[in-house]
Amino acid sequence: MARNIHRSPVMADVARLAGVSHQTVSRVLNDHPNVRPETRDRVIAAIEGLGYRRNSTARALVTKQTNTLGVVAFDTTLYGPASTLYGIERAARDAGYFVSIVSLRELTRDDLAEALDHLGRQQVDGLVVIAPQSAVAVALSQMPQPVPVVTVEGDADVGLPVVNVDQRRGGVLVTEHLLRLGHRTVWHVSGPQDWLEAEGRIEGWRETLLAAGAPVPEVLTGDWSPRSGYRCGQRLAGMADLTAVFVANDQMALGVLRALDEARVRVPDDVSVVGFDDIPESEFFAPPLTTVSQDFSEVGRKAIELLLDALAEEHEPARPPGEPPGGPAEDTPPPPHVVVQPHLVVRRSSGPPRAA
Amino acid sequence: MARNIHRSPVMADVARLAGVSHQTVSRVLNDHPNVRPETRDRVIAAIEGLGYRRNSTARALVTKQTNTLGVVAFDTTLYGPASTLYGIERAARDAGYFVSIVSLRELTRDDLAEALDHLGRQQVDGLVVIAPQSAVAVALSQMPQPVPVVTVEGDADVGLPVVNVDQRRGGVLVTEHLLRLGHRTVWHVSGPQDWLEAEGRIEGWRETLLAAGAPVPEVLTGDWSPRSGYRCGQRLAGMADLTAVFVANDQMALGVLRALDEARVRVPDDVSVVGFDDIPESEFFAPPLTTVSQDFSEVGRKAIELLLDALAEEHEPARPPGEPPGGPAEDTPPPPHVVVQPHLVVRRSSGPPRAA
DNA sequence: AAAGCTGATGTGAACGCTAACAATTAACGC
DNA sequence: GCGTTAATTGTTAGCGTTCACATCAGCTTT
Repeated sequence: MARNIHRSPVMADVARLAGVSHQTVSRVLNDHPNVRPETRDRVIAAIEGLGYRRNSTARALVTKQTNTLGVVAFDTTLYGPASTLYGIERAARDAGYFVSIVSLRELTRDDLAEALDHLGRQQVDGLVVIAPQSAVAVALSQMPQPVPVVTVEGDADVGLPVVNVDQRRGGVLVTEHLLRLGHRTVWHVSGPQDWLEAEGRIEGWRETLLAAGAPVPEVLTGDWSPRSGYRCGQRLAGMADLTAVFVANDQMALGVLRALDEARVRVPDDVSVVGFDDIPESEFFAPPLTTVSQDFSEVGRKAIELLLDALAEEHEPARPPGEPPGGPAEDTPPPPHVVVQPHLVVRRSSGPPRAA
Repeated sequence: MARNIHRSPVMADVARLAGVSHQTVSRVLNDHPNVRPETRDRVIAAIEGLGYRRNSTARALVTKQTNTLGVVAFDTTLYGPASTLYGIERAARDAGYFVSIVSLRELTRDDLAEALDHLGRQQVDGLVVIAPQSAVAVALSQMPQPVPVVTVEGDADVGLPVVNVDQRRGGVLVTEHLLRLGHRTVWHVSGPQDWLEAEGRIEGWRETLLAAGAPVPEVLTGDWSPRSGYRCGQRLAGMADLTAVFVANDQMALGVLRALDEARVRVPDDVSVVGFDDIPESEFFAPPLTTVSQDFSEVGRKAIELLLDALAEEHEPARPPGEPPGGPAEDTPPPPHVVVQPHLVVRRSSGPPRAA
């Protein structure tokens, strides 16, 4: 009686069919040299005949590599994180890795610790953490890291490899654009101040104003949501000398546009509005939004690139021979920091001030 | 010399420290009964003392369960899929599962096959496939399924468990809303016709019009993007008798609003516009958009619920005793089909027609 | 022609865990 | 008091790979 009819084939089955040992099958599978072509063909035929697929669990047990990368993300319903995640997933899969994801409910130390614990249980080979708050990056750096970690939009000063978009530069681009159009100064609706992205955009904006000798207005702070933008917009609508606003993301910019519209302030005739992110919708706002475009997929790709580098380094330590391990403190190179440049997309929401 | 200083502890280490056998450690870890409380405490102390963590790979090898669920998604940069994914991830993690994700580049049979192959290699215990096109659902149903599968937004007639939002009902809600406001008929900008969601919304819309004896205008077809909505909006702006439009998603609705605005058609005074999805932005469109809200997280949760049920069933087949396995064709229950109800969110983009 | 090498293959152990069974002890009933 | 049973623990054997090493032919080398 063939009672094993439903058991999926293992290496030994393939070996038997091909008339070789299981080890030879393993050699074929792992592209070892020193297998006679004829034997190789026979093994491959047996593999295909049986529909054999290597058991990755058993393999992981002995190689101690799961071929899985963990990704810790936050609020993946937003366009930016979602795009970054997509870029990461794609690059990782192209490199032959599985991607295990954990979305943080909240950007807290506990949630982060839980996420790392979860992925740790799964024995991921490496980790990408989207850490947009300085506190998160710091917390991360203080946790034990049994595997290589790359952060995205994280804090470069925290001692971990980082990939991020040059937020400061984005702020500069926007502010210069508006000043060049003839505006005396530019107001700013920022994201939450503990977010690194918000901070960078503020910096770029402030520096540019200062460099131009323009007055630096008080910063209005939102929380990235359209609603918070709307509230800030209502406050802005009451300002007499307002001619230009830089809003830290497109969603809030939408809220600002709405508030200005309700207050009968015309954009761009009365006030210029510039956003940040270039979400697919922003081209169709009323009016189409001038904004800053970030290549999120590129960020994801770079993050995986860095992680794979770290993984490779882990396996060939490349320690200079004769150097006793753990000996004199070699000057280890600083962790890599990849910066992706954003660019300005000019649309109709920005123009010269009315009474120039 | 302690040469193993960096080797992470295994069960045997814990056993040695606690003065028991490794099997007893295993029993403690798996909450087996019949372990003396005192022994249990000693083991737990040893585990904590050593910082021991069970090796999930070794465990998976023997239990043949990876505790990982695979998710196949498409275009996760969109709000809907991203939210669904989030719901899935959250529910799966709460249930103690890891989540491995694959985003399809394209909605093709080949891409799907590759994704399933990828996840198959990883030996996932179960699969959630977001299959918004009928063709995808069909292709999926024809592929070998070594593990339980649940589809989301898939085709209920294809023989696989499904969780979806009642799109038809959504179309009905919108159309009834507009007719009740006094519109003679309602135009429709649909999604791509091979998408099940697009189809369901069209159906609900058409049925409602027919039931009310209202004329059924030609359907304009978009591709979910704001740009396609804009193009359709331009065409609509030229229609003389237009008073109401149902747009199949909020992004396209934004495009329609933009086109109407450019054509000096006022919303809702001249034309009412209703969307679908209730993305966070839609409340701040000009004007705020009446739309249909779908509980994507609920969809994700339900999908995992179904999958876990299937997984549990797999292990306790619950076959009536005396019934020979593979014997007479028992009338297997139809695959479960969970439907989540959407609801209408009325905002300012819809109102009574001008010349009522 | 003996020794040495190289290429091709096989054998046994190990990875760290759980399942099945065996063994030991304590408790119980008549 | 002794078999019977239940509770607790240990022993052994895998799970399906890869790694380290052994083997064995067929060549070269001197």
